[in-house]
Amino acid sequence: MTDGTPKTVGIKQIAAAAGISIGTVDRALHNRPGVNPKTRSRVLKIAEKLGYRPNLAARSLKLNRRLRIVAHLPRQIASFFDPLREGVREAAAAIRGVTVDVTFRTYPHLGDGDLKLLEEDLERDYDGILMTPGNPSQVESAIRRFTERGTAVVCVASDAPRSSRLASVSVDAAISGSIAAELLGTVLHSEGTVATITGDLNTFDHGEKLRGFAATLATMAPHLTLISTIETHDSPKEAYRATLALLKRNPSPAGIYVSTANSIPVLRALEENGMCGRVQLITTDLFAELIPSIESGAILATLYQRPFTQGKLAFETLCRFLVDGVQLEPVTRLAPHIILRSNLPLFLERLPAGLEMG
Amino acid sequence: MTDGTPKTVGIKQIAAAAGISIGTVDRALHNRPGVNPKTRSRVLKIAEKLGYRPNLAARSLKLNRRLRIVAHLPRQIASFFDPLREGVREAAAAIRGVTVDVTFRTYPHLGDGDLKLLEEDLERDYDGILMTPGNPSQVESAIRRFTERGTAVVCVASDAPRSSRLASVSVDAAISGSIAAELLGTVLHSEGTVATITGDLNTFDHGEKLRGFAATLATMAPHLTLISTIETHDSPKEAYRATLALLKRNPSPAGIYVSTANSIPVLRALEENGMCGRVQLITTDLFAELIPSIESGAILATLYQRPFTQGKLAFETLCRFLVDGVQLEPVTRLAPHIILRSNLPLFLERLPAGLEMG
DNA sequence: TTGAAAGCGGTACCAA
DNA sequence: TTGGTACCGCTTTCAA
Repeated sequence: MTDGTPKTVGIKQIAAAAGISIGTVDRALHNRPGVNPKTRSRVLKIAEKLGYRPNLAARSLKLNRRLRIVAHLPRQIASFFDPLREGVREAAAAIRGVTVDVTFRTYPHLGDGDLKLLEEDLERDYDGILMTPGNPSQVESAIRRFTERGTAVVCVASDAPRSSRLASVSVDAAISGSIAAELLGTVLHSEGTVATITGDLNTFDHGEKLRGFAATLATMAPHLTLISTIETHDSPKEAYRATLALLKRNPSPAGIYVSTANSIPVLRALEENGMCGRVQLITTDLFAELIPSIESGAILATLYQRPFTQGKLAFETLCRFLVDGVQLEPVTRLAPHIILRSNLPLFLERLPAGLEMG
Repeated sequence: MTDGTPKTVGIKQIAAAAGISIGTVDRALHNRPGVNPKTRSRVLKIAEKLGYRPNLAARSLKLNRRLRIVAHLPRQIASFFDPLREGVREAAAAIRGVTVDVTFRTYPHLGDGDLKLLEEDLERDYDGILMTPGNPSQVESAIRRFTERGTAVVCVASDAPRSSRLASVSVDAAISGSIAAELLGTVLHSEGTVATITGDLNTFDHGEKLRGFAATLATMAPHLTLISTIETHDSPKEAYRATLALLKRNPSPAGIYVSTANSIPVLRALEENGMCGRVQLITTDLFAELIPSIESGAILATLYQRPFTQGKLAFETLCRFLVDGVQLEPVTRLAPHIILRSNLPLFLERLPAGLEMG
């Protein structure tokens, strides 16, 4: 029961045990050329026996790697991408033992200026890039050129599945849609109609949500009929008008699923028609203007896409690869949080500044 | 627009700029005694101007800190504490620049053997300890003795709020209860009765869940009446018998909230009475035996307490303090995941081995 | 109050 | 195929 001298084992100890020099030990451990196979296997065995763990601080001091990472993210929608950037920053601050420079590059919208910005940074020789692919087919060639230059690409918030990206982190869109359908199906007991309001069905994410919604509605809520799928192209005005038009055509839908963050105009249109509380509403993401409607019950639930966590995970995945060569899960599909009235308080803390002070 | 030579700034550069030696720079930067105040302020200004960032790899190599951390966790309930340990392991593996030894100490149950084990490790001079406080009042004095010795204590899965622990990570128990009440209130439209089945109301976590449940039921679901609160002390047999007794007293409750992982016997009792699907059931946590009941709809929702994430966060909080002296949020209250049929697939991947292979 | 120098544990280069 | 050694940036000791 005496203490087994948990002394630290380094290449020096291995060298001493093998009666050779540390140079040879290093070569053997790393499969470098020019080592007698017998020596190598002997070294490996001793290292194993002694429980050798390389001192990562020493290694990174010597190698003195300096990782240059750039994050290409849109400015809009700020309530989503600001916390995502925050997550990247926090993960970057927590990194030990490697110096990581993170540069943020911002363009107005998905699909608006992103390609040009990518073009510019192609020359800059970054070690890694985080990006949100807008139009997958256009972005694919850009991604390929980065990876061919040796820049690792991680997609965040949306994916470009057929590209050469190293990994992707996003919320599972199809399941987001499924959850919305299940919730409506569970809450609404009698037959009725439901509608969805989305951005642009060409966007992978939006299409997936609708597919998940429709599929689950069919299986888990056959008493509900999907009557309308409105595309609003992220325009508040369009969303407002479309909602009014919807109510004209169908005076009392039982439920509406808004699958983008563009839900405020929908709420307004419903309110003005006295429909709040009479139609079950499922929205997407969380931002200040949404809070009162959740608290009042006007919104049954909002599906929170956890931008902060997405940013953090994407950065960690990228760094883990660049630093250790470890390739984590290539595809991470986060579960969206279902925010109701009761658990809303837990999510307010991470909202952009000012809110928690009120 | 020329590149601003982003050369690395170290104490050497500062020393050169100030025309002094690196020794003095170090003393100035760290407020060590024996530095001319004028020299110090000059050094600080230069460091600031040059944007000095200490090379953490070099620092930890020199200091050669070896953090010793021990995790005291119960074996039961394995479906919860095994993934929690896994989260600790993963976070430990991701640490760079410091050598961290993690030891796991396991005892049968909360409140069964935990104090004795703590006693033993009090002598061992750990830098930090992760633990799940069972009976808070008993554990408080143990925690105090650890912190007095300079061992940082982080509570995970449950809290000892009045102790001297550095931080705590757990799910928000009161809000878990609230969610259960809100879900039942939303799904059940007509008047009816609901019951809760818990472990032991003396356990902080269990009491909080019930309080949250009752409070939210009163405000958000006044049409539902809480008729019964059963304590099962984590015993399957007791849970089974109590459920049968409940059904005898009240043949058709509208909903039941099981606030611990001890839900399988409840399900069995319900099934044997043909009540599955006729009573809305909310359970806690996720494990293999629960899956079929979620898929079949026998369970409306289960509130997943994210053990893996809890372990990871707790470890990160502890390390961040020990390594950088940074004290993160002292109290982290995680939002439980609401698992329904539709989003269940997303949570199966992290379940203990074997499941994802089927 | 300050300077000079010895390492911490690896990696990589040059010489043998 | 191997040995020897300089060096990464920082902390710390000893000397001035």
